[in-house]
Amino acid sequence: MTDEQPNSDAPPRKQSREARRTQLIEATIAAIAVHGYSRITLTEVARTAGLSHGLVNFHFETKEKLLGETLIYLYDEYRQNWESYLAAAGPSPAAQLDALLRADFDPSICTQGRLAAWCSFWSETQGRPLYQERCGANDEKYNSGMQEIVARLLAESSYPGNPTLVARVIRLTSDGIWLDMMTLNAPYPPAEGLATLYACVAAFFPRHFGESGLLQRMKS
Amino acid sequence: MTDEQPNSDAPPRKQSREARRTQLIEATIAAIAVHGYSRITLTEVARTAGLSHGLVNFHFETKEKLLGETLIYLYDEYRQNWESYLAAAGPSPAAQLDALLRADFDPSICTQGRLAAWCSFWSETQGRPLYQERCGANDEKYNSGMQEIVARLLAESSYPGNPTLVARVIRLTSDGIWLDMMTLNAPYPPAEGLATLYACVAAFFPRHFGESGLLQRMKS
Amino acid sequence: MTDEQPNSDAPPRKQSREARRTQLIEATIAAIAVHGYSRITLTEVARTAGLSHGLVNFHFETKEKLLGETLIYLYDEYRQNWESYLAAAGPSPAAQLDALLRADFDPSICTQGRLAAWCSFWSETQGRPLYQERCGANDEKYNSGMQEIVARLLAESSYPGNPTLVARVIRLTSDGIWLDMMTLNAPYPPAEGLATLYACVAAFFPRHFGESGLLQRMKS
Amino acid sequence: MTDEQPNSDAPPRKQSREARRTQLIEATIAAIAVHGYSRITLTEVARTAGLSHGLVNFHFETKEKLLGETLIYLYDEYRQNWESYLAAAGPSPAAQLDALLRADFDPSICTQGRLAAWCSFWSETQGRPLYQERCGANDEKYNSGMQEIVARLLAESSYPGNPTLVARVIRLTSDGIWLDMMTLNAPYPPAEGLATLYACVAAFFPRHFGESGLLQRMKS
DNA sequence: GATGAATGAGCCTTCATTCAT
DNA sequence: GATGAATGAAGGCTCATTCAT
Repeated sequence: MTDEQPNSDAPPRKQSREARRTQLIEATIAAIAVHGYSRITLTEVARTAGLSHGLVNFHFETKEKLLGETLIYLYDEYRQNWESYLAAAGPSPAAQLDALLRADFDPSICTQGRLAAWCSFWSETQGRPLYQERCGANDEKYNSGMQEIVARLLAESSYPGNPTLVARVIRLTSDGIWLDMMTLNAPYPPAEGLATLYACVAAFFPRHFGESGLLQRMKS
Repeated sequence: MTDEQPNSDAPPRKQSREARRTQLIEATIAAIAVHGYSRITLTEVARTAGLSHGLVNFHFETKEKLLGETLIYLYDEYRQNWESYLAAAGPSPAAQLDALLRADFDPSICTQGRLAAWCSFWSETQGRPLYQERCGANDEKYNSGMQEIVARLLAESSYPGNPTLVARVIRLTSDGIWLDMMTLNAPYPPAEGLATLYACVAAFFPRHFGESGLLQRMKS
Repeated sequence: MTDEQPNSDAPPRKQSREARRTQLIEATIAAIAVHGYSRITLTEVARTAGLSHGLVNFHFETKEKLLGETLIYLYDEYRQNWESYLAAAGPSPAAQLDALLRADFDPSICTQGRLAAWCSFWSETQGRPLYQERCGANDEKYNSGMQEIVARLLAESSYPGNPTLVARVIRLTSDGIWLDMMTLNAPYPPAEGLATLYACVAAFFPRHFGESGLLQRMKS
Repeated sequence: MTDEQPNSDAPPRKQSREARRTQLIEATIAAIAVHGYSRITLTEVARTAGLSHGLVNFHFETKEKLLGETLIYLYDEYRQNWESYLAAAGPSPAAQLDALLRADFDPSICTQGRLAAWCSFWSETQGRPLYQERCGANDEKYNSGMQEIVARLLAESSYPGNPTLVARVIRLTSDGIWLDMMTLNAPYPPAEGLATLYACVAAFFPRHFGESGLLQRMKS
């Protein structure tokens, strides 16, 4: 993940501050993926990063701060992903909704390890100040964006649904599929996850979506 | 929960084995609701129960066994609730689905403390052997029951959906609402949760459900 | 070990004080044989005896007293054994020494379980006040008896040994064989133990002992 | 044991890994000498070493590993002692046997504290996997060495003894004297212990040994 | 007499944090 | 910057002892 100085065999004695922090955060994510949020230790993180125990505290002062910054890091990555999907989607609400749905299944996000870390983090952090403080605003942004798209789509459709409730159902289904993929003993493949999600939106917007995705129409 | 001698102010020195175990399990649930699954300590459980530390180990031997039995206790309570709802629903698939949906919002289940404990337990236990061992079979039963009801309902409807996917969307929405009620900073009231759930099923079965619930038809 | 009242299937509700104490002491010996002196618990003793936990304290007040009385019990058994051997030996010092040697290999003493308990007890108790207080005097008696016999035997022999040292060598060899039988991975059989002991005394008293035991002489 | 900076009164905050481990092992030996093997606690060991509780686990991970390494340490010390005695003894079997006997009474080994620790360790560890695993092979080496020397000596003598039994008697006597010195209320001095040992071997090899030791012969 | 629930002290172990080098 | 030894608080567990029934 980091490639640097000429002297390559020994661990680089000096690293830019940011590179070290990123290295430690990535190690934290990896450790969470393996052991779960509440079981990781600083020793484990340091060993995963191939660094010394004390360095963790040097860079992050406390364990809680490390975890907090890891959460932000993970969350930013997530947000940037759906924002870029959204930006690429154009003005059509159907295309925008489709973009949001597909964003969560992007290969860079929907990785084994990433997923494990993210879900573990999410489930053990939800409802605690740490999470609300840092991700509450982002969630809000995601949710209101989703809701606005849904409202526009409902206006286009004949479906007489409440935008708040419909947007919520879509969000819950999307989140739930991620949880399923992590917690089920024999999880279904991502493709089936996406199909499930489309089954949900197709029920609300049958003119725009089918179980296999966004319907391509001649004239919109 | 305890009924005994006139000298009532002091905690009774002796209790039947079962009563004490139940008392400790209830204290465990309360402690989980407050601190979360991975943060509770035996000391905390004992203090919540107003008993000594050693007594917990006397009755449950290890912390893990205590948590395991608590999980079973909680899960049995949950299962008995939806089973009795289902039993009262009669043969119609729409009524049966409605029963399953309303079951999760029964006042005896959908309590502040109960909800907190259950969600914390559920989210931190899912995917671990402990959970699969004890609740996997029950979950299976719930899911297959749900799926069968949905299949019958789809057959009655004109809706061309995949029963597996549709049943999954409904389950994820239902579970997600519980999580919302626990983890959101400003959660919506249970009534709105139920409305959300009906918004979901109404999308799939508009002839049977509306956003306010099961549609009463002339002739069934 | 004890068989009593008419009502035979239920554990006899009332036992004579002494019978209960003996029952508990025997259970203690058995538990020590299995787990070792420093690992036994009162719960284990009670379970071995088939009695309730609290009864142990009722009869012995503290664990230490139970162990102390068990030591006395075991020691008395041991002492009575060699005393009866000695009494049966007649006046000849060679026969008396032979009696002392054979006494330790009497089947009633040299049992698997007895041996285990005795050695475990002995090795973890030696040098502590508990042991010296209760068994010191007996040991003294045994040792001085042995020494006196050896002295008479040396007087009969041409061997110019110091009775104290010779008696000590015999005692150490005898004790050591017991330890060997307990601690060796592949211990030799009791018969070889006895042969070893005779090899020892034969070295000191070749006219009286051979490696197979006391030499029977025409005229003594 | 530690030699360092001018600021000498405070315990040095940092020590080389090996030095600390040795310091903790020595503290363990001291604690065993005082309290006995099965009674020591890590707290006691730490206090004896003047260090904190947690440091013990930092260096040895578990109590059992600490005891295991202490056993090895003690045993190596013991083995090196008799091996160096043996190496200095020359080829004569009588001199070699004499070396083995005297080795156990070397002042560096036969110390008050050392003796106490060793005997406590030995008597409570014998027959347990821990001991057999680590010292079984060494014991074997010692015993077979002793037996071979005895066999050669018997060949030289007119004494018709079984080498296995004779070597065993000598070993038991030697071990027993150590136990005596530890467990007796009024133990005899080491010199008398050695005399006892010589009384034993003199009985088997009167031409080579007297009660005061190896007989110096004109021509060998 | 007898039972077993209840208590609490003490142990081993883990681990975030500190700090000398 | 970086290391890893050192500390100490806290948790789970064991178990002798007490005591209501």
